[in-house]
Amino acid sequence: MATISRKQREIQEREKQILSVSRSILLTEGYQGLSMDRLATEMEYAKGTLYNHFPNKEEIVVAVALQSMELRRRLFEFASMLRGSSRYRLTAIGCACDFFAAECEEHFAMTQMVRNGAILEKSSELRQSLVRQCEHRVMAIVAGVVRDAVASGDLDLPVRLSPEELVFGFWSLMFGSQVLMATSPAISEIGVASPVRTIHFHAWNLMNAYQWKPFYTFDETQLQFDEVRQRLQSEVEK
Amino acid sequence: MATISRKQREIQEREKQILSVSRSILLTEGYQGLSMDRLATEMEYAKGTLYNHFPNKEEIVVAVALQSMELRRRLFEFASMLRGSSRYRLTAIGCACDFFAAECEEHFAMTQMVRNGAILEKSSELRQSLVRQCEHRVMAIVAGVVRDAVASGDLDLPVRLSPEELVFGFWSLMFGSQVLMATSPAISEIGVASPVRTIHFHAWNLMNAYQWKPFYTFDETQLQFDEVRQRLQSEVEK
Amino acid sequence: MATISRKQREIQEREKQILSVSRSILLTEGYQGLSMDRLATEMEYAKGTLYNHFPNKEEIVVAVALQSMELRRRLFEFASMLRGSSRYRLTAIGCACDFFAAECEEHFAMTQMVRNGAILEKSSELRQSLVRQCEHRVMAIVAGVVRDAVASGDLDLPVRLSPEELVFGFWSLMFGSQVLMATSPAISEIGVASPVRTIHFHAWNLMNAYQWKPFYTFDETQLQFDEVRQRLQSEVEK
Amino acid sequence: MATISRKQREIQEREKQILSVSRSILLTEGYQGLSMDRLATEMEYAKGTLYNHFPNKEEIVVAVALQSMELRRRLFEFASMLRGSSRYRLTAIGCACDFFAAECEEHFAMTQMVRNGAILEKSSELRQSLVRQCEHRVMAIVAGVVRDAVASGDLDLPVRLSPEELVFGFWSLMFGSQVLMATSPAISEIGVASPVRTIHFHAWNLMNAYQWKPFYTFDETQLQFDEVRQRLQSEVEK
DNA sequence: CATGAATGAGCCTTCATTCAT
DNA sequence: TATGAATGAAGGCTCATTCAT
Repeated sequence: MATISRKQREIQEREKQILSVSRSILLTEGYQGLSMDRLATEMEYAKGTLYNHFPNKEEIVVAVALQSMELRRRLFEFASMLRGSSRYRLTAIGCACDFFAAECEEHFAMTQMVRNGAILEKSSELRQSLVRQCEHRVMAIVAGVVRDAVASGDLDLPVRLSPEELVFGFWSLMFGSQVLMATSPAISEIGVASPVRTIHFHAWNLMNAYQWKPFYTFDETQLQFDEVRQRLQSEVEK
Repeated sequence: MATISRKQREIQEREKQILSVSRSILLTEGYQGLSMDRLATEMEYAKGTLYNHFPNKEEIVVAVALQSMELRRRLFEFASMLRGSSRYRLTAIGCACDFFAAECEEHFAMTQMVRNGAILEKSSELRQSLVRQCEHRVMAIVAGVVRDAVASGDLDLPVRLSPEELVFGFWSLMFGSQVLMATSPAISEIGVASPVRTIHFHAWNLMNAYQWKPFYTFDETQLQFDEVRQRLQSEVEK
Repeated sequence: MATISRKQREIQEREKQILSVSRSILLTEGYQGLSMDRLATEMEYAKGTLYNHFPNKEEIVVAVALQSMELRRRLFEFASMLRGSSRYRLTAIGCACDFFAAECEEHFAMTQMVRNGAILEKSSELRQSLVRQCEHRVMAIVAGVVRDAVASGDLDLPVRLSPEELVFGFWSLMFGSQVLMATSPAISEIGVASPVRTIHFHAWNLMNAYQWKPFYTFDETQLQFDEVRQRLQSEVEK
Repeated sequence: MATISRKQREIQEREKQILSVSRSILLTEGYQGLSMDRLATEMEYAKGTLYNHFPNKEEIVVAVALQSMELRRRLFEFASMLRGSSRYRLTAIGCACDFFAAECEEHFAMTQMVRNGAILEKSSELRQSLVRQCEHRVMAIVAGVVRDAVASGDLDLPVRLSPEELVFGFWSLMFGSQVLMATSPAISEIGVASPVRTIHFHAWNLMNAYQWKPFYTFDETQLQFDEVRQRLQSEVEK
């Protein structure tokens, strides 16, 4: 029994190793930069060994991305469960969203990789459904906070705007800014000095537009961000 | 001299041809689908000839993308110069933004291609700076509308929010939603029935949050969208 | 002792199993389709276990082929022992030959596999000699009928034509036609409507050429074929 | 013009080279023994160069086989056009058939390779149809001789036996014996001292069975063989 | 004796780029 | 200047066999 579990542990260990080396290659060189040859060389394992663990390259890439998506989900979950008003909690999630893109840059880059359909489709059905599930859960977490806000009377949703549709707005705003920051190095040249703060400000205004209660000044919100950021840091280090 | 200019015209003609054939391949088969071999075959020119025009594959790709970026700039410029209030004109630009992503899908896909650093970096400095310039100009167009709004008293910008930073918010919102729509097929499953309309609604609310005058109801704004869309259609067909 | 023999029985049982699974793979997917990996998976045994039974892949293939060769030998033996004139018995063997190629198609395909020197040579000396032995026995069976014919005065062998050499002719005729039918789909296009019947007719003429007695008309011979075929069917189902 | 044709000649030269090296590998190591890697190494050309000439490995194999099939067709044609009676000419073709298998052993082995459907199917449609055409023409050549025999009154075909069906018999006999000789090294052990002569004898008897005129003794036929063989030798050396 | 992870040579194929003509 | 054959590194993947447990 002990023997079996040791072996299994070794295997898991090796898979983690594969994913970890793959991640570092993917980050520095992108999808095209990862080749099974190189991975094998860098790991000092035979190519065939890799294929004993993963049926093809895409499976590895998606597995790496899934780890990152899971981290994001954990951060969102953590933020959504902090004590405080619903608005505070959504702000916290926004903070988690930014934290993930800024402090876990590599992880953010990985989650972007599975947005490439060509890659995702070549991975196993199982892995694909895990990706979908993870997205759904994240959406559920955020929509849950909105539902709480409505239930507690903090928020009056406009007619015909579902919680998910509200979330979609904030999601687009945050996500859009993050992609732009990652891919348009011209942004600061263009006159946007502090893009992250700017987006926070827009998000705060959007919450105001929906009259989400309780009202906090933007300065208060900034302090909330600072506080949450620290908590996320320790959560991520767990 | 006449001979030279004829030759030059021929060369330009051929470059256009190369870009046009490249575009159609890139659209149907993506970046990986474009090979110099295939391009040469489809053009009925020799591969070496292509290299007389473009130093490498990426240069071609970026050149194609630039055409698409130029189209977007033209649409934005057109929208920004329509007659109407500053709010109307920003709304029109939002419409152009959506129009470009939805009706000029292929062009939108091309602009996304240069967001891949690996591709952009392999192209010439010249082409890279053209990409940056084009982004700058687009930003300048939109920021110009904001400046008009401020100048005319339609808009009171919050302290420390530059016109460009305001634009960055709307840009993120629109762009984020477009990327999500293109890469997260889960969005409709997740409960967002009409993502485009939803984002318009959020943008409208954001304008309200900044008390951008004159105030229009959302229904009025929708009508404005319909009208602008038709004009864009004819502009694009020019 | 009892323990040992039980073990031995188990081992034999497993070998049969290996051969049976291998055969079904070989038949549907050919030699290239059989991989030790797949075999192990389909058998739910470890690859290493297979190697405890057979030293390499080719050994398995040849072992499977040997089973098929044994079946052919059984059919030939059966046909050679039917009651009737020597000519009737040779005709019966011809029928068995066809029956094997047509009704035991898969087995015929297997016997063809060991005609590939590259495969046979990689198998053990033992197995190779078994293959040769089996061929010898088949030849002996047929030559025996010829010897009977000579002994009984049904046949006057031409000078310098040994019984084996006579057999070689009929063997070539039958075998050649079977290979052609299996590999030259052009045969029917080419104007040979019923190749099997045609070859029977040639074989019948060849017997006539040697004045093998008693003389039967071709129609009689055809009836003999029909009769023998049925007996073979029941023999094979044993 | 001269330049173009020189280049084209060089290309043709190289293709011939590829085929020639491929042939020698195929002969010694079989289909599996030919790898593009090895071919490239042995030719001292880059692998990519091979693919500029042939789209895949199978195309090369089939091209090599086609050369051999063409040679056979030439030999058959030559034999069929010799001066003499129809029976003499069929005998000559039989001689060509044997000559091809015995003296052009390598070519015979190559023609066997395209009997493997798996290989043929992967080659281009063009090449496949060339293979079929070549088979048809060979059949037409032989059937032509039979038709001549019938027309000239040398041969009375049995009812319902078409010229092609007659040919099919001789073809099976010759082909079967050749395959057996090539793949059953046991044949001499089995008691067939001179298989080629034996098959000639059977073929001669089969002609007698059909009362193909003029009648020659087997000794006369043997002399005919000797004579034709020499002519073929010089034909092949052309 | 059974296991199955590791091996690693080998396979066929692609393609951006070069350069002699 | 146009050509296109040659290049050769790289790519993803397979699979018979071994051997430590």
